[in-house]
Amino acid sequence: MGKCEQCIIRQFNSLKSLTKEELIRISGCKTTKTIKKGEIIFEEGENINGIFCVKDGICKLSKLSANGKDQIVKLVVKGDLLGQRSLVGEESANLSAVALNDMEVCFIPKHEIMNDLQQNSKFSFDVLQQMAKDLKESDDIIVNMAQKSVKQRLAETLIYVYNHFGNNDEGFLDVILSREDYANIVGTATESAIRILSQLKKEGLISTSGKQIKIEDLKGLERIE
Amino acid sequence: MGKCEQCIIRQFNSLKSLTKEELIRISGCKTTKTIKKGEIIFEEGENINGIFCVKDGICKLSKLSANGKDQIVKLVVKGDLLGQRSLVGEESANLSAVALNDMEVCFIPKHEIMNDLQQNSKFSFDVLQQMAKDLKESDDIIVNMAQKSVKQRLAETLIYVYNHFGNNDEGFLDVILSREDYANIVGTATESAIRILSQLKKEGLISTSGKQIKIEDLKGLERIE
DNA sequence: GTTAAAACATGACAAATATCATATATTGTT
DNA sequence: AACAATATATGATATTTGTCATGTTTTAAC
Repeated sequence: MGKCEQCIIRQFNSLKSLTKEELIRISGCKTTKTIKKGEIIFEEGENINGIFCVKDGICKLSKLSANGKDQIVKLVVKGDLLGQRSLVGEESANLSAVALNDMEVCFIPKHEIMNDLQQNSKFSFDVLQQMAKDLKESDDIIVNMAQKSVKQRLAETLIYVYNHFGNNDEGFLDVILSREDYANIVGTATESAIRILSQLKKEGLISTSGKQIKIEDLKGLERIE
Repeated sequence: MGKCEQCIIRQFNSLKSLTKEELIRISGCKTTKTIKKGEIIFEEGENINGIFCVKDGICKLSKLSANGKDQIVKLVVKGDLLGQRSLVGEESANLSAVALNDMEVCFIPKHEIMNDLQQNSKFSFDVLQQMAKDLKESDDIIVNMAQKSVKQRLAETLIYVYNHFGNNDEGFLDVILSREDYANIVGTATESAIRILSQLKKEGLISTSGKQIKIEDLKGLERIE
């Protein structure tokens, strides 16, 4: 099993602020898991009792609403931590995490990391900065949800996916989300998301092949009002 | 001018985790401001260079969207801190803060509090916990925005105001928001907010007198679907 | 390769919400 | 008290989005 102090992933998240001794201790107690596409990492309400460090793959953080629809709040990628909020708030998960493709994650139990969080102020401040960033993003999403049309939000989601995950060899977005996932990010009905994607196709802004989507005119997508 | 180490307000926020020495130092450099209803405390994009401790009054945190509408993201009340996120993220304000009634706030300059944040891990962890709470609330708002009707959201906002600020002598909500403010919290057109309030009145769930609103049937409001 | 299940697509219609117009009420100012 | 400015109220209508029905394509399992 890999060692945290040699793991390159930690450079991308707050774990980089841990001391070598802390990393070695954590390395000794972490467990590495392989998670298949579609599998649940944790569900809302669950006590996760630790944090996950995403070594590879992507997952969605979502919450089930009263009407039975899932709302995706955030996409978590390689290098991100998962579960910090619940850890800090000392409460059960507010969101569910489901793998969007095959993943590899390391799980660090709460009792091993909690002390570091309370005593290593560099680490704690780093987690704080990440959380501040997440909070800003969430606040911005609130504004978008409230003030932009479904079409605008969907276009922005495509741009977001393009900017964060890029293209594969054939020019298609490298992360494959179902139409339902897009609908659940944007906060609309699946049929509406499909309809708008068809519309964007007709307008020549994107093209598709099965579930795959290719951005044909980024500027055009950005211009949608 | 009051002294932080004797100020009762700090018991309600993260400042309670500062040491006596830190408090005395901060007390010496803070400035106390009186802000009238409707006045701007800071605007999005502004460098606030410190945090505000709200001693009295209430303000709204909002963001202007492209279509010219303000979206209210959070109400900040007596005892809360203001500006932590920008401080931690070391960036300009993402939201504007406008007083909803007369306020009294203390301003603590960045350079005086930043060291404490980076070195006093108890304080830093306390701020982290507050930010985790804010993040959870923002995520929950995203889900509500995406999945609930305007009527539900408005009803929930009324319940929120009732639970957090209570009633005055005559049984009206103690915080007076304009119909436009309600619309900007819920993320709808002002006319729609007004229309729904009228509807709630007809249904006997609330009553009004000018801008004042009285909750007549809390259970009924909670039951709206 | 066949086949069943799941996902995608689209039309028709219904419901929710926004916009525009206009009237009334409230509030603050002189 | 009179006035202007602002906020509230409501009707008529347009637009957006959701829902239901149904057909097609894609995917995954055998």
